[in-house]
Amino acid sequence: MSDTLLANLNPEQLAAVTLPDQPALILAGAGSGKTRVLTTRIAWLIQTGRVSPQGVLAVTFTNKAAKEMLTRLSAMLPINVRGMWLGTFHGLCNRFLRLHHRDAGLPQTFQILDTQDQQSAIKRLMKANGVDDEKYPPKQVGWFINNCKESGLRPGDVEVNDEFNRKYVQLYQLYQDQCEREGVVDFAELLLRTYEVLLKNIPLRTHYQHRFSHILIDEFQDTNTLQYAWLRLLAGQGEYMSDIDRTRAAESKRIAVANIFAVGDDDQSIYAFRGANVGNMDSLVRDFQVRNLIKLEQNYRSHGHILNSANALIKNNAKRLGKELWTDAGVGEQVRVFEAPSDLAEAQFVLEEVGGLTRDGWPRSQCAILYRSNAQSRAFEQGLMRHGIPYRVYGGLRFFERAEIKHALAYLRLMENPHDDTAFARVVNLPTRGIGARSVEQLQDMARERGTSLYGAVAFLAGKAGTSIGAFVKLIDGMRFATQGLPLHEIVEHIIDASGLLAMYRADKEGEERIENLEELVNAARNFNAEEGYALDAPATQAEAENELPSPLAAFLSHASLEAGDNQAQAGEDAVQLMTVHAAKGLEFDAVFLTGLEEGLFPHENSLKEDGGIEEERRLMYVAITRARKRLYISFCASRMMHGQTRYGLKSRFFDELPEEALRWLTPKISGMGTGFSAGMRDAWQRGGGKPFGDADYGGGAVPAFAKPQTSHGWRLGQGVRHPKFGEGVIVNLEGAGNDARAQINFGEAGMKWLALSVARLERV
DNA sequence: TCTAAGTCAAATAAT
DNA sequence: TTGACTTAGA
Repeated sequence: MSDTLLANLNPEQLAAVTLPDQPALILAGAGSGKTRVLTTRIAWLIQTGRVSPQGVLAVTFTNKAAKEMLTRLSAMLPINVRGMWLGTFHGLCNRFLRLHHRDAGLPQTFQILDTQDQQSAIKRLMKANGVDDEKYPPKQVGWFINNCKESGLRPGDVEVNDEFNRKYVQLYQLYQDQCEREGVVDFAELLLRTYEVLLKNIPLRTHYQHRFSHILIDEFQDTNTLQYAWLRLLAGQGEYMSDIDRTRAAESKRIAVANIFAVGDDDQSIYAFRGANVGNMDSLVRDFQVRNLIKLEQNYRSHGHILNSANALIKNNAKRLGKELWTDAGVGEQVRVFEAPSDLAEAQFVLEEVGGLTRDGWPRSQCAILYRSNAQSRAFEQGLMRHGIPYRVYGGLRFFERAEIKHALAYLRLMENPHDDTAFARVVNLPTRGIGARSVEQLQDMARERGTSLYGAVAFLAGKAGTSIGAFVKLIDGMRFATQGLPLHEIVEHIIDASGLLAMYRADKEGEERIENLEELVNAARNFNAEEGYALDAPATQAEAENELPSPLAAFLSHASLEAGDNQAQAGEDAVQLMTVHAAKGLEFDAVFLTGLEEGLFPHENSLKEDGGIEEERRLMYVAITRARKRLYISFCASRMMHGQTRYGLKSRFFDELPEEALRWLTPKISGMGTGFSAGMRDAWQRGGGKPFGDADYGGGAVPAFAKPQTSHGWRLGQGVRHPKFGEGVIVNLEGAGNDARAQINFGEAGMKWLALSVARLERV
């Protein structure tokens, strides 16, 4: 049995899977079989009796990854994997807090705020306390709070050095009080609260430390400070112990030191912007004295030219653990590089190539169009739509984030916990029942005065506002009474109707889709297995033994918060895949179109200001390149519609970092940082007279028309120039006339400059 | 209280 | 350009 499990692993993979019980870090390059190693490791540990399923803690970042591992595991092992502690950080913490809610000081029915909910809670709080939201933007406040929590800091722990800071900390405190009062937790709180319980509650901590003898983590490079501290604590390496204590404790077996098995790739760390700390990889090696550092460098995905491009690019990053992918698949095709005169022309090019690939028998689902920012998808979507090519866009609104779904969920949340003010405020006047901003304000004042929730404050309201809001409370209470004891999907069905949501969308001529989504919510409730994730083969703690499980409705609501669901599923059809590079991480396609490779877009201009920003952009580019199996296209545009304006860009600096022999230019290659627009093309472009999109000839002739006012000084937008000091650039803006005329020029790496045309020694190129 | 017109800003994102 | 949010007027 063990033979089949380990068959077809390469030597490094085999070494990783069968490592003895010691801390290990696996540096797994893109396409090197990372998930396979992780799941096979778990299966092998269990199969060889080194650990029981109960003793394994396996953590991932996304639900998708967790599901994938569960699926693979159940195929490898003849056991029920449901009860295993395998899941996302947040999912596992949710499970922990439900089981130990008393130790955590939470109501058993605590609700989870997603990002939207958190924002509205902050806004509500700021309004109630009369805080200027211009000076303290709610987004910034939320960002501050999450950052604090992710660094393990409570309001009292934050260092205050100025007035501004003081206000933020004060808001953090108010927000935290509000959450406590309402019995809600945000995402970061799930982790921090779990961490604190484990830190303070020694019996509980000891129990879990003994229980989890093997801890495995996927995408370790994406862990943040708190997540790492959490892992360290569970692994029995908490910072609360001195080295001596730890050794002594381990020797006396009072504290178990778990075998940590982390899999990651520093070159694919692309989430620093949301708190991920690649430095955790070094810390892990140090803190756990990792002697087993295994590199998985054989790539089973991409052909040679593609892989060489990725390797050459990432070599430009200074801080790396060092790793070079190789393949025995042969060099394959060169990377195709294409310059388009405009974003629409770029879309047209991609469309025609996809058409060609499809005719040659490539499945559409194996063609991916990748871009740096979501806004870029529009041009492609319009083109695909026009040509009737099926496509699927990832990102954007997901099922449980849709307004109508959030409304229905708010009613459901009020069933579980009427003191959830976020939910209350969301639907108190939805559908409209004559309770406007004024009345809600009054209610909020009252709630603050009496120190109760909005729901609790209703009893104190007098006058007209009192009666209409009183009716709302009666409605909520009535719905709770009516749904008592009903199966989950019937509860959902009932509240959708009784709340008036259904009637509201029926009356709306564009409400049809929303009604369908609400019906889908009923289906989701019907198919929801409430025990999932809580079913334990053998209860290991007292709480587990008491089987104190949340109600199906509470479980369903957590599920809705923790797993926002898929987005628009035009599933079933063979469709072209569109997504950002971030969203593409972990996926692979036969053909990849990597688009919008322009300075300012990729690398993104905002990244230039950030510490290590360029290196992160480069890793992002590395991730993008390594998504491709057989064919890779990289394209850029001379002009692009952005924010309603035409902008002129330069090709990305990353082109200079790719090996020439791996590239095949489909349009004439240009040297330096010029736009590469040939004179003839530029003139054609200048003449305008563009045809409507769809007839565009991307080869260089007609391109969409742009407004090109004739200027007295003879310079024009998009003109390529050379400056003695700054090198080559492109005019992106013109101002003034005569001697005062100035031009804004994008010199690429030398930056964006405003130059007086009468003074600057500019040459046309 | 509700609706329509006006203003402003704009990256990446899982849980 | 699009979307989120504000404000003026019915």
